[in-house]
Amino acid sequence: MPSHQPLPFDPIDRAAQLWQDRIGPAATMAAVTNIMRVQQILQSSVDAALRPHCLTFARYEALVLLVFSRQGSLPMNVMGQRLQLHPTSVTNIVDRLQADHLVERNGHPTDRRTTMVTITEAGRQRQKTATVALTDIDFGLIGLDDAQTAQLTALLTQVRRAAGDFTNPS
Amino acid sequence: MPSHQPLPFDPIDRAAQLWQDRIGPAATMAAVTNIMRVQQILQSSVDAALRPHCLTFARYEALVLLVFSRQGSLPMNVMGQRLQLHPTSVTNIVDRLQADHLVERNGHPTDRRTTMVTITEAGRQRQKTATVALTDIDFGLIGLDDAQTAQLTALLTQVRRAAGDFTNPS
DNA sequence: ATCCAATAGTAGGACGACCAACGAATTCGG
DNA sequence: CCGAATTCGTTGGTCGTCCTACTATTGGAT
Repeated sequence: MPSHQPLPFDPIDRAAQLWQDRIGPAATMAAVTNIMRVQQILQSSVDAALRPHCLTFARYEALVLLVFSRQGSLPMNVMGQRLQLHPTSVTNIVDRLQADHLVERNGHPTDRRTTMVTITEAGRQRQKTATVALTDIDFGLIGLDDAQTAQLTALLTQVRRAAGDFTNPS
Repeated sequence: MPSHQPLPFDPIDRAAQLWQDRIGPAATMAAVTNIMRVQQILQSSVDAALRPHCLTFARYEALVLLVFSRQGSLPMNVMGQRLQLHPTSVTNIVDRLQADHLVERNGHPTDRRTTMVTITEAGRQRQKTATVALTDIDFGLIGLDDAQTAQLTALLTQVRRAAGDFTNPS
C-alpha cells in the first residue's frame, strides 16, 4: 500500500460532492474513481505478497494460465487473449519469467510464426508457493462477505460484457 | 480498449471454474481479477477520450482537484493525499502538466520545503473541455443502471474503508 | 542553543501497459 | 502460382506507478 496515513474523510466521496455541486451528476465519476483506487490497493497488496517469491500479479497470472493448460504450454497470442493483454505485454512478461527459468520459449511445430511458452518444473513449484501466499491474504480483498463478493463480481462482469470484453452468456 | 476481438466466453469465469476444480474456493480470486480487468477497460476508454486533449486520467484528476480548491492552488503533498498518490507520482504528473503550461509551481509563503501547485487559466479551460469529453462517454462505465452504479460504489467504498484508505464514516 | 528526527520534494531505476513500426511467416485472392 | 493482405512476435518509445535514496528545511528534545 502507498505509504500514506489515512485521511479522516473519504477523498473520493468529497470529490463527488464537489462535483455534484459544481459540475453535475457525480455517480458515475465516483464509481470509476472507486474502481481505479481499489485496483491500486489490490495491486499493491498482491504485489507485496508476491515480492518474496520474485513475482508480480501479471507474471503470477501467466503462470496460473500455463498450469491450467493441458500440456503446460500455450502460444503467446493465446496467452494474450486469455489474460487480456497487449502482445507487447505478453512479450515483456514472458521475458521476465524466462529470465527466472520459470518458463521456456519453444517453436510451434507447424506454424513457424508462433512461439510456444512452456512452464518449467520450477515454474509449477513457484506457482504453488505463490498461491499459498496469495490465499493467505485473500488476494488483498477484505471487508466483504461472500454474498457481497459475489455481487461485486456480478456487477463487474456485467460491465465487461457491456464493454465487449467477451460475447457469450457465462 | 485493447485491440483484441472478444472471446466467445468469459476468460475470468473460465479461470475461476478451473481454479475451483484444482485449487479451491475461487470467489475472491474472481472478484479481484474482475476489478483488475475493469480498471484496465476504464483506463483505456478514459485515456482514449482524453488523448485529443493531451491529458491522461491521472493528470485530469489533478486538474479537477486544483479547480475544486479555493485558490486554485495546493501543496504537492496535499495533492498526493487527496489523489492517493505516491509523492514521486505527484512530481511526475505536475512535471507534465507544467510542461503543458496547465499548472505552475510556486514556493510556499512560509514553509520553504513545500511547493505550491497553481492551475493556470489554460488549465481551467482544458479541464472544462476534457470534462465534456469524459461525460460524453460516461467515463467509460457502461452497462449499469443508476442503482447498480450506486451499489458498486458502496461495495468498493467498503473495501477501501476496510483497507484503511480513510478512517471516518462518510 | 544545538542536535536530531520528521517532513517535503526530487532523482534514478524497475515494472507493467500501451502504441507505432518493423521483419518474418502464413494465408488468401486472382 | 504469385502478389497482397493478414498474423505473429519483437523492438523502441511514452506514460504512470512505485521503491530506494538523497537534499533541504523544519521543529522538537535535550
